[in-house]
Amino acid sequence: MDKKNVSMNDVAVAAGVSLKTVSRVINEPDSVRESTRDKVHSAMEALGFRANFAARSLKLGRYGCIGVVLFHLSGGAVDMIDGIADAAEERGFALTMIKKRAGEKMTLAEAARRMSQLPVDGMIFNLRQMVDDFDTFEAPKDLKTVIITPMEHPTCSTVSDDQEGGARMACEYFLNHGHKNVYFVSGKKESLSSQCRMKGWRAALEARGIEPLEPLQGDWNADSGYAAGLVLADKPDCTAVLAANDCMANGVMMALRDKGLNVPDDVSVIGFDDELYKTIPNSILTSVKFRHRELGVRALNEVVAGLEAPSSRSRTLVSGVLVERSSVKDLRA
Amino acid sequence: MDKKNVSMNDVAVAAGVSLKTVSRVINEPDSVRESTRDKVHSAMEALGFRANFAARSLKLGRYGCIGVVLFHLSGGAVDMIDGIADAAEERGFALTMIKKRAGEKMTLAEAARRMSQLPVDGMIFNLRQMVDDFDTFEAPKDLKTVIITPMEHPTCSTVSDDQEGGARMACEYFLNHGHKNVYFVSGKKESLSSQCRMKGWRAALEARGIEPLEPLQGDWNADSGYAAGLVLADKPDCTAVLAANDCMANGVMMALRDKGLNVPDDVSVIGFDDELYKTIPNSILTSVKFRHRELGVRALNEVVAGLEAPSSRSRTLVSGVLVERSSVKDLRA
DNA sequence: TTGCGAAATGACAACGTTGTCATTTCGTTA
DNA sequence: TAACGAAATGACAACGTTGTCATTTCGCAA
Repeated sequence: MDKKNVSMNDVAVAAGVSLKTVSRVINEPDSVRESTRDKVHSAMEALGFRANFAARSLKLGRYGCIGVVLFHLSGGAVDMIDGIADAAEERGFALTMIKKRAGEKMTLAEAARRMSQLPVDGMIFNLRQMVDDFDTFEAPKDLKTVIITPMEHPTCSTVSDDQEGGARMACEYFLNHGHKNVYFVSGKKESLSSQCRMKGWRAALEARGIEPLEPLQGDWNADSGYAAGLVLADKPDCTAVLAANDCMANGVMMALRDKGLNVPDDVSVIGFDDELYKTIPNSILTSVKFRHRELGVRALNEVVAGLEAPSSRSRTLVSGVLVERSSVKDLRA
Repeated sequence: MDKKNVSMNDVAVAAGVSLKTVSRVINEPDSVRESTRDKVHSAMEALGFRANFAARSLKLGRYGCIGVVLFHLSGGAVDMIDGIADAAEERGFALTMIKKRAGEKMTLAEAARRMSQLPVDGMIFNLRQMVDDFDTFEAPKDLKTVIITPMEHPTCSTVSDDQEGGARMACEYFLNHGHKNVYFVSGKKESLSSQCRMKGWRAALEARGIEPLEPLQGDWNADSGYAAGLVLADKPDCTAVLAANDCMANGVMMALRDKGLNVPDDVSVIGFDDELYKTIPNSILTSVKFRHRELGVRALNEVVAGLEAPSSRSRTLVSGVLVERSSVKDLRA
């Protein structure tokens, strides 16, 4: 009664054929006569045979799995994982996942070493904060490695939202609508997204010879945006505010309203991520939206491409989109 | 120059010891003399040896991986995955993940078959909508299976938030504060969470002999909550609204405000998920919060436990918490 | 030095597949 | 019917580990 796992050999015996024929039924069905194939199939059915992953990969020298290392699990990460998983599914790969534990410190090298003991043909690192060995890290030569991060890496391929470009886009949108300068409310200091968005904001202004105003420090949540909004409401020169995410943008707007100012008539606001409409009815907030899903898809495709034809380092930027609503006033009229 | 992968045999030769000794250095270091161990370690270092997962698992008959099938990837899923991943990490397991593609229809049986060809010792299904073969599905006997779902399953262990209990809790909270009846705004029809929350709401009322009022249909987003709020604002008997999530609750509150009604003075509101504070400054919304992370942890632990000591079916409910703010008025005064 | 038990090491098979190459069977034509 | 080439099948080794059991080496006491 205590059956061990059913092997191809068991199936072969039951079907009255050789081991190799069973193997063929699985891998190259056309090369075996239909009658034989049927016998084998029934035997497999009857015994409940399922191919052994370990033996198969050992022989083939590959796993059909892509490793994913999550250094950080944030909101946008869901969509990214979704993209990775869908793209993997489509190309016949499964995902092998490990995650940095909260509090624990994990370097790229550690992650790579851990991964290389697992069933993976290539790997993706999701890295949204700086890590100690970023610049010195070298990926194992036999494991195509792609890093999802806004930073450029000396040897590995990277994929990223074009956060900087998105911020620039939003900023130029303000300027093109006649605003003379733009205030910026940042996210958490250690977040690379926040840093990049700030960089893009600054770059867009400087490109037009405008001296950027002192940025306000936020922490992604609405309350910090509200605090910033209270400060901004008192600045007579404040006509445009770029907040590093929609929650803070909403905080800013609420503060302005509470101070008797109207958006967009008195002050214009743009946020990031375009998610306010989920929470606020009839949301008017114009927002820069990134295609996180696409990000995941690109990362996975890059890994798989590197598997088939060992490729050199590449850098992929996925552009953002400005979702226009009515929170920006045109001052040129 | 074209080195193949380094095997334990290569290391053995380089270190001048036997294959088995290298194996021992890895698996039972104490059983080998220190001097030998050092030789082997240097050889491993020099050659860049990394143990072959396939061969190892083939021999051991286990993988050290838990499969995760994502049928649906929603907001709360991030935290749940986070919990699963952390718990896995802690117990020395990695995760193998596959995902139902959008549009594709996947049954439990298909998912199980797919998983059983992958490197997994057990598996977790994340199932938040009904699936065709739910009741008839039987898990492979050699693969401990846990389903994360509010439904009870005839043969598999399940883990779930106590959504029904959470809704009951919120409802009773209203009643205990002197409200005579409670309106309900539901989420998407096909969502099991929404169904369970509605069930709990109804149960709590009926338990007190109160005839539940006709529920309002929403779709999780704020706009649908707003629409519901407009309707509710016209009902003179409406003193308490339970919305199936915070976004809709916010929509309801905004509609009430736009109709000149005050929360909580005129109408009290409770939501679910406790996430409004991220988006709304100084949020006053009382909300039922579920511990999604804990959910993941429990699911993983259940699987691992079933690995070590094949256990029978179990049902785990993770209770919710009512996060009290000021959106509920006490009518008893 | 010799002998002894314990500790350390090694030789070899086995895990369940797939690749290589040899063998058998089939369908066709002479 | 015989002969032939193509199609179908089979025998066996190999992938890189770990378990079993035999062998060698070591430390210590006689």
